[in-house]
Amino acid sequence: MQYTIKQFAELFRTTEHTIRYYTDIHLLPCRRDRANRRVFDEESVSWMQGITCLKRCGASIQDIKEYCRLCRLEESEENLRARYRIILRQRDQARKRVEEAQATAAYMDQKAKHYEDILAGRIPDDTNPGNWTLDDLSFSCMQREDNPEKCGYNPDNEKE
Amino acid sequence: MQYTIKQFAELFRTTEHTIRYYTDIHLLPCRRDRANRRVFDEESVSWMQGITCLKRCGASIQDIKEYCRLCRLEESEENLRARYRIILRQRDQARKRVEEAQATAAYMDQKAKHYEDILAGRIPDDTNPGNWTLDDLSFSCMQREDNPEKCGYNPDNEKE
DNA sequence: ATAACAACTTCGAGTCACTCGAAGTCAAGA
DNA sequence: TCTTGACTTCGAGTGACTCGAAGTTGTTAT
Repeated sequence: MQYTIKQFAELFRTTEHTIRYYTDIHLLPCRRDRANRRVFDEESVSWMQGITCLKRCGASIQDIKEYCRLCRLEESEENLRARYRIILRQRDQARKRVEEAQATAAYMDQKAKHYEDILAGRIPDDTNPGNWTLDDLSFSCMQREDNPEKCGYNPDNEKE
Repeated sequence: MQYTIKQFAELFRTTEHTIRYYTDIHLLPCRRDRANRRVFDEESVSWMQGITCLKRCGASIQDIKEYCRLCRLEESEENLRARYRIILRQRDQARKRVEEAQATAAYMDQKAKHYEDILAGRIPDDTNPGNWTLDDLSFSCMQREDNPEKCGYNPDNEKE
């Protein structure tokens, strides 16, 4: 299976611009045809999957380039250990992201429930951790104590 | 409990620069003391938690500002429904992030196992989905077909 | 009284990873 | 022949910070 740049970009729900950028910075290797057009195949797909995965772990492009560089070198034990270390580090990042995302989703669930309660006319449960003060702040409470004119937040003052 | 900007920044593991930025763009409200210094309290903490949570959902600063704007307006039913819609949308984003992070972590686990197998001298399992071609590519395979000189990836050519 | 400190201000530049558009070239297919 | 689609280079823009510097002001410690 061969892909044009357009097809390949679509496959990864990104733009031709981005794919060109990746090939230009030698993140994603690609062959060219006689007309100098980029040609992508199943191998490119694997590379792109790897890149995407590392990105989702939170790796920077520099990190990924470093990993790719090691992959291109001879497969010494030291090299393999270095790659393994990178993978472990990124895996830990990924795990942290799972936890963070779960906590965030839970928080948002509570928050949604809070609104459902209000909209249904039920008294919202104040022990509900989704009950951010955010909702209940009119900002007026931000204007007490020292120098009320100058200090408080005044929505009418807003620029832009 | 009152916080100086320094303490507040530390509490959220960020910098004074960022906190000033947030207050300047009216994302995070704050009072000032007689000496015009920013003063943060438990309410600020709640706001910041809300902001952080929405950020983790993937909301842009504009999205968050819009939500904050609605929170400052009168609490009509339409307003509450608008806020609720925002929360639902962000909750769905958060859920997507959980799934994505889980898939990524699983992938990285496989990947780590792959390296453990190689390093332990076991033959790596090729059906292992963590077995990206990434590892096994020497890039030489990128040089066949049409115009091998010009087209293939050549590590020695690398700039920088 | 003076020095040190911590916060403030404004300014402007830098970063990362794209993202976009434009202008012009080139080769293949209908 | 002409349209299409890919190519190139260029340069600017975006979002959300991030950093440093220079200069000011107000509060504390000695």
